[in-house]
Amino acid sequence: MAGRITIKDIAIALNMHHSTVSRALRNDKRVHEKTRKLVLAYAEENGYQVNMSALQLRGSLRNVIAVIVPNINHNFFSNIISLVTNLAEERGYIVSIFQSNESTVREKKIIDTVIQNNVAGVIASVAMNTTSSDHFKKLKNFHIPLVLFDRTSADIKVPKVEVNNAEIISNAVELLYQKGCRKISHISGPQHVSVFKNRHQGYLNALTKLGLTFNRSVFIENGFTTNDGRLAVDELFTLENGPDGLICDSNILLIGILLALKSKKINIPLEVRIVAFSDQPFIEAFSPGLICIHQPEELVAQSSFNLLMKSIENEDADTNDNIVVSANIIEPKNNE
Amino acid sequence: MAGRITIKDIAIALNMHHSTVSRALRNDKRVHEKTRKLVLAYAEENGYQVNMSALQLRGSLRNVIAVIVPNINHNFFSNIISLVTNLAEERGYIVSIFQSNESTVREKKIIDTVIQNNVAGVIASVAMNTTSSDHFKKLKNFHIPLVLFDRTSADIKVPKVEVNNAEIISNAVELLYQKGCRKISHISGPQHVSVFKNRHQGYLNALTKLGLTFNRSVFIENGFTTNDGRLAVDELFTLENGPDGLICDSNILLIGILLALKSKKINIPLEVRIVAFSDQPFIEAFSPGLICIHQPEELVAQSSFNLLMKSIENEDADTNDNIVVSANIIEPKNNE
DNA sequence: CACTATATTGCACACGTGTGAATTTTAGTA
DNA sequence: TACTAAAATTCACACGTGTGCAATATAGTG
Repeated sequence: MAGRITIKDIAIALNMHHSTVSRALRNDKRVHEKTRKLVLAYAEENGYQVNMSALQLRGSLRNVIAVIVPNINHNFFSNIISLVTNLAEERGYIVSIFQSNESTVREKKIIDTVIQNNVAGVIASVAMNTTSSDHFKKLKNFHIPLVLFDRTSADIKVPKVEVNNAEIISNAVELLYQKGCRKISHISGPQHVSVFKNRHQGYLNALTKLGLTFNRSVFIENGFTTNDGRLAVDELFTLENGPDGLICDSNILLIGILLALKSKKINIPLEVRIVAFSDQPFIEAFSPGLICIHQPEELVAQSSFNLLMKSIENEDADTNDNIVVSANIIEPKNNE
Repeated sequence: MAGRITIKDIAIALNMHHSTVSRALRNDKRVHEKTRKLVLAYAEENGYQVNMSALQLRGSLRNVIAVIVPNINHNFFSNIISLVTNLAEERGYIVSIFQSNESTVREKKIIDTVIQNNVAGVIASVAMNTTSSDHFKKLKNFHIPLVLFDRTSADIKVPKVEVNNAEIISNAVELLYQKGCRKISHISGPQHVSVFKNRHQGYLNALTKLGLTFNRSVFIENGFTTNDGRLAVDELFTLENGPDGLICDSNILLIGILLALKSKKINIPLEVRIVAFSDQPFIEAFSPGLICIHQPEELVAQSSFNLLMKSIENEDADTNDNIVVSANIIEPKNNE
């Protein structure tokens, strides 16, 4: 009734050895049907629950998957965590989440923690701060499989899942061009971060292809805020010839941008067309004239999880797996 | 280099007993300064990491806090998880998250899992499906402290953190009244769920107080969808006298509601004023004329965590702690 | 040197579980 | 009944760690 009941307790109560109890609970054929039922009944009756710590210590089981993200409080990441959690639970895994808060120091501590807790595997998206991935390499020494998604790192050989960032931004620029834009700006993040680097590369590629020379960009360096969005608009639109097309990599910035444009009375999409990411349900539905890039979160989650399972089941699995999933562009339906 | 190094490995390498190594690592005064440094150096050199499973098995440590929510993919909950995770990490705890997906069956399985994993404590918000809280009571048998937040349960005595739902909705109704609304509707959820019940009670209280008789409500029963929002509008506005005030408990429904009103060309706020919850950054910023209720997520997270810590540190802590945090109403600044 | 006090280390066990090997019990056959 | 094969159970140990207690080494004192 009170406290935790163990197989030893059951053994004593039923006057048998705990190893018999253990086998009975695991449905080993070597235990008599009668005693098996006896044990199961007693266990059920007294609410026996196996002690995972003991199992893990014995090495017979590792049932925790760690997910490390820069910030849970971000729709893209929370969606992925939600999806991964469901997949993991189906397979009997528990998900422990960790947020680096974009800090490498924190990321290192997290790595130590997951090693100490002997997790079965790690799915991670790296912090903006992070430039070296040495701490991630540590996991290999402890035979803990790692899969990187979204924000990956070039200098570590592990399975990765990425969005076709360069391509989709390139397509977005072309779409803006088709709609008449000739002065297209890109508001992005730190260029040492894979995601932002690739997107900007796609942006530049498209400009070259289209023969455009207007290529004003703003790179926000530390932690995106709404106000950064406002400042970016100030920077881009004070000049006599502001952009007529704008691609924004962050939705937090976007809020500031939209507010700033509103107060400057710059019309969307007549005076400037905007491309944003649709990781918030409201954007698609209500921002009139906004062109949205939808990232396939389900695919990212599913692929990351599958790759991790593959690595867990076979330690020598191909570490060069690099899955690229395709985003797609959603044009506004309503008032155009 | 390869695999996991244990204190026994260190002991053998340094030709001493593993208990000495153990003490050295824990800075026990009973070990010679020289050997202590020797051990620490070797441990550092070879990347020793303590095995938490062993610690947990010994009973000397429990470092995992479980957070159970209906759905991570929901700003209110992901915000709280994010906040709780930060608080927990500061105190050396790991957070494992579980989502019931609004299913009691799943919730029961989750409870078993957290018991098996011998977590230090549980912070939970109950699934919509759930009517009996027997499975939560199970935790008590295993001396695992539980704190409920937001969606609580009346028939279990544990510390709880709730938002002043009745009061804030009552205030919202009064505000609508002041602004001229006389036909106010409430779109809510299942009435066996504490949150929705309290909100509706607050709604009814205000109507009574104000002497209003128009009290048309819609209760969405299972899993809110955008389309449910559309249907609710159809139901409320087909009649010749539709509401001139609308309080909506769910932002997923809200999307459908706003879209439906738009297609019906019903103007907000001229023809109908809407009160929503501001758990998405975009709502406050861009839905013109929307009155927003802001829930103090930081306070909910902080209070829940504090109550859990209190219960962990003192098993006989007051289980009647019932913290009620106050939401506040944000009126639109712009076009009114 | 001898004796005691103290500092340092080693020993043995416990936590809960699972498993190979040894042992006991049961069933089967002559 | 006596012997053998098979079935069922027990034994002993391992996983990694920490801790009370015993054992040893060192230092201090006369």
